[in-house]
Amino acid sequence: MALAKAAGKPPRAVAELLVAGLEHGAAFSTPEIAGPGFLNFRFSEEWLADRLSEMSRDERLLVAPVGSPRRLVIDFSSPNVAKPMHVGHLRSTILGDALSRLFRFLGHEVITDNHLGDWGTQFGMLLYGYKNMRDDEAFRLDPVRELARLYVAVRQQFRADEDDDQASDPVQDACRAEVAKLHAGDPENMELWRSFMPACLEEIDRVYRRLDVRFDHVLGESFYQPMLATVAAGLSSSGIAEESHGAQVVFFGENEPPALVRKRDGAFTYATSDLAAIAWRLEKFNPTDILYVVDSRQALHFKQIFEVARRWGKTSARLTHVAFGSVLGEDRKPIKTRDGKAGATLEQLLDEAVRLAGETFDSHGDEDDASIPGADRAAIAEAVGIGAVKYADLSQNRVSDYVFSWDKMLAMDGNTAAYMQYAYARCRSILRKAGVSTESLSRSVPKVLIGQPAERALAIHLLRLGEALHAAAADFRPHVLTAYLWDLSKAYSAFFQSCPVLKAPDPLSRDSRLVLCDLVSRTIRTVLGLLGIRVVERM
RNA sequence: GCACCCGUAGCUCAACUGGAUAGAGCAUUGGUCUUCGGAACCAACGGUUGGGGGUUCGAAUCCCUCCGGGUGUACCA
Repeated sequence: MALAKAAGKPPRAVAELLVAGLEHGAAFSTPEIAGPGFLNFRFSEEWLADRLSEMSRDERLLVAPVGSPRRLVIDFSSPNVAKPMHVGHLRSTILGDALSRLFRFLGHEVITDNHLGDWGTQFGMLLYGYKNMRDDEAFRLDPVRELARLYVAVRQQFRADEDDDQASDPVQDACRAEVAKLHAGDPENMELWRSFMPACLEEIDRVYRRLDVRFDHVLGESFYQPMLATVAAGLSSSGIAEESHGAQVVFFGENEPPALVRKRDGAFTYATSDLAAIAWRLEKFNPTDILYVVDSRQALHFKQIFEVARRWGKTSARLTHVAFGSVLGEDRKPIKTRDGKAGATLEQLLDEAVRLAGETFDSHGDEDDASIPGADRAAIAEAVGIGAVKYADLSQNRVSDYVFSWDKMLAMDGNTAAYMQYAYARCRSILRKAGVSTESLSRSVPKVLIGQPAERALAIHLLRLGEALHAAAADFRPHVLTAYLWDLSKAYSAFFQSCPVLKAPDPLSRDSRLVLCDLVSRTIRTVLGLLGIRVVERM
């Protein structure tokens, strides 16, 4: 129909010409013209069967690595390490990790970098709190906990109305002064900063291990700090930045607010350190792309620094802000953690998810097999609980706000991780009982037969894996993958319902259906794996 | 004020970026049921895609304009 526009002919007439001129082999029957000019092809059973045999032998499930790999730096998670991680860090971490896995699988080169907030105002609060309110014994026993307490305690001493930016706040001023001293290289504050860091890093690492998230680099703001003066000087000497009201700023269009490179008090801003990071990454990695998996409230910031980078001549990589919506509470209001009363840390949240998954397992789980030891039960609860948290987030279009809901997240019905994991476990159970494995099947793949409609629907869906992966990667949208999984598992359920495998009418269709089960299980495991979610053999 | 994002079934969300009769899950109602794993399956109900104009073979999608929500907006990061 797009052709019709160019050719200036009615779509159906173009379709008829196409059909008449089309040579087709054994892959599909003569296409039918439908509706305003659609062409409907019908794959032949033989062709589908051949593709599935091929897929069965292929470790990559017929998804070829891309011909021209890109090199992507993916900047995600980036928590402020001065306080424990909370739900707000979840989306960036989970989305960024899933995108990293996806691009790697497609054959791209991926460099993950966690741009920690380890040099900002919040450290001023820790320094101030440590100097004025610390509990030495508590700090010795559990430095992370004590630092977290200090953060909240300092925060509570700030004036209530932060909208009133005219009035100066003595505590806030003191915190700023501590940061300024740190940035100026004050020995005492530098030493304290160094002593805080190991505990802060250990704290976030524990969460990353549990989430199964890894970074190639962890280069926080402090890493770029020595480069900032040079960056700022360069921007001024090239005329990109100018002085205004005592600060160094970059101006944009009439209606656009300026970007601050250097504040009136001489301190640099995060725009400066982000620019330093761009320059450094271009030089160090020479990437084709830099992705910033950061929530949409930063949209203006990224628009500005991307524009500055362009003027600055840093144009060798495509810079993309992969934005996502805020995490909202069940009251549909943003979850606030600044006041410290938000309570749940990310770790407590994960504990709760795992606990609830364990409860469900105990009441619904594989009871005819009481031989599953406690350690395995714990591992299952962990995989299902963490998977539920990740999947709930990833299955939603990233641009919309995300309503955090225990009920939705841990529901074991519908489009959830547990449902996929369950479909996987069912496949595996059948294969186990049949005494076959992926290895034995792919050594000599039994002939695949596509007789039943449910088999046909399942076959077609399996063969669309590559399409789903590329669609998800093209727009950085993992929810395309969850949608694919959901459709696949529904097709599998229909197949499972109408096509007995172990009790198949004859050995040939039994073997064929075992191949389908194996392919479904491998596809689910692969795609869940790309989302950072584990499968379990039983649940 | 200005800028960006969003508005789709009662609720939470999709719709392959302009294609066929706008689809799923919850919820509700009815059914399947001696489980190759019931954490299952099948079906029904539910819509003027916020309103109104426009562009064309064709619009949830693109343009204009209202209405309603969210976010950001010079010294936090």
